[in-house]
Amino acid sequence: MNFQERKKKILAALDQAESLSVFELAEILVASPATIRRDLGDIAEEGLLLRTHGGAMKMENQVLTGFQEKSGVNNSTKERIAENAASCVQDGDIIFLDCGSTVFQMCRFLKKKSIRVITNSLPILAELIDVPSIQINLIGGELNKARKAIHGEKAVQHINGYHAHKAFIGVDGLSAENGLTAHSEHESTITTAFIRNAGQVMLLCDASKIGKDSYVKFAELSAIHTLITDSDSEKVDALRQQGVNVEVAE
Amino acid sequence: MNFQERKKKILAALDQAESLSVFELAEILVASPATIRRDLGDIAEEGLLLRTHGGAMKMENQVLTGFQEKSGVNNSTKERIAENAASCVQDGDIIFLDCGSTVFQMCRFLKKKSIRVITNSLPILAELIDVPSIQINLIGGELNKARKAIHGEKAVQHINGYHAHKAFIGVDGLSAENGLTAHSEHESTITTAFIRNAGQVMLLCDASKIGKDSYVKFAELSAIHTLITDSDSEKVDALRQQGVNVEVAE
DNA sequence: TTAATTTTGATCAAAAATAATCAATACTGA
DNA sequence: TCAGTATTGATTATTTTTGATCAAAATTAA
Repeated sequence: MNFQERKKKILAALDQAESLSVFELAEILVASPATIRRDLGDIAEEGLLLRTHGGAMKMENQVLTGFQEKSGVNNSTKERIAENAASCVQDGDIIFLDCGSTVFQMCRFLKKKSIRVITNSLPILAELIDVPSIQINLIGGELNKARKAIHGEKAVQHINGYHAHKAFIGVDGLSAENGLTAHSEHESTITTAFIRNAGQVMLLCDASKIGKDSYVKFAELSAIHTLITDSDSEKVDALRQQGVNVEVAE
Repeated sequence: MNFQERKKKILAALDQAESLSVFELAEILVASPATIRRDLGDIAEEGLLLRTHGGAMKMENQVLTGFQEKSGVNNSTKERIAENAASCVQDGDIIFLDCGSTVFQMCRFLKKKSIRVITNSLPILAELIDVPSIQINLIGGELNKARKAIHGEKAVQHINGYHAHKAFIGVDGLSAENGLTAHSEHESTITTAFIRNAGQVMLLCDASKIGKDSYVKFAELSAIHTLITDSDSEKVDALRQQGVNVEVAE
């Protein structure tokens, strides 16, 4: 087996295993540790993996992602919500994925599905680009570097050109009184466009945002088909009484 | 059997087998290893397969390599062309950047400029995302994972919504007889859209592609305002006589 | 901290693959 | 037809790759 073939296999193995030792790789590739070390050195130099003492780690596509770990607050909560949301997705679905850390977490659980994803989020793009069963449609428009997402009028037009079975969105605030609210105008216009063009709208929202309101009020509660959240409370109940279908993860 | 026939069979075999050794190919094509090596060398130079020690691999593994270092052909040549091209860009310009390795090299030389970039190339996006003085407009549409670029009808529509001062494009072939040619239909429609919507069209093209023709003929020589290349030759002269403004880098 | 263990990088020889050279053959165009 | 060119396969010298060995460096345990 030659270097290119090994390189391909090493990267594929790392993509699954997150991190592997030199010896594990040597066994997988049927090559000597010396060869694996040379390979890892070369591949690391290209910046495609992270060399560690004794092995290698998967290199997150740092340029485009960069945001997923910083949101590490209550990550396991977000993960549970995301997993629950992903379970609503079936093979053949066309889905909108909003930018936002909770929606991003869905990627992990979507990788085995055969779907089409329409998104304005670069981290989602980076995460799903190597999944053969997922076709990606990237929303075009102005790049918001801070949020690593596409925004603007052109992006809204782009979304209006499509209809998806389901939209998975996030918000900054959600309450029975004010419906869905966001920090920024830009993001809210995108989310509004998703809502308008999707058959079902799933709102991913951890408990900390429920009952709170943010700056821009952009959609009524009735726009949501299902709220996916992590814990029940009287605030959640207030939403239920307004006719929101609530799914509590775990 | 002649070279063209073998080339076709080699690519077909590789498409199925992912990777093959020189000896396997020699057996399939009933030719000597020496001939196969010569063939593989030529085909690899065209960028249609990846030469490995002992054989060749299907090109798609570029997906993993990130494409910019490619088969490292004449990288310094590309750099010189790119630097020359970048020197045509002024602060305040709005420019289209095509996907393709030579155009990609321009990024290095653009980082100090205050410009707006409209592109369908993800490597360019990744390279420029952290440059504060550059605003990026990403073209939306279907993601071509292999080329790490956006293609399709939606992308063309997106481009049609803008006008840029300059477009920097690449081709797979360029000749006085057949004008601009490309390997794939998808890419050529995007490039055509860039040409249509730009004030000036700069074609970045190293000498190896001049005088050669590829599969899809998509634009006349007259579409180009300036050809930026690395060395002069009688083939370049033939283009000059057709009225192409030629800039030779270095 | 020091001692024990692991990992690494360098070096080297064997094996494999390649590029270069050359003669034989096939093709080309006058 | 025939000279000139291009292509092919064989041979050989060179280069690349590989696995093994071992001292140095890094990590872990005490």
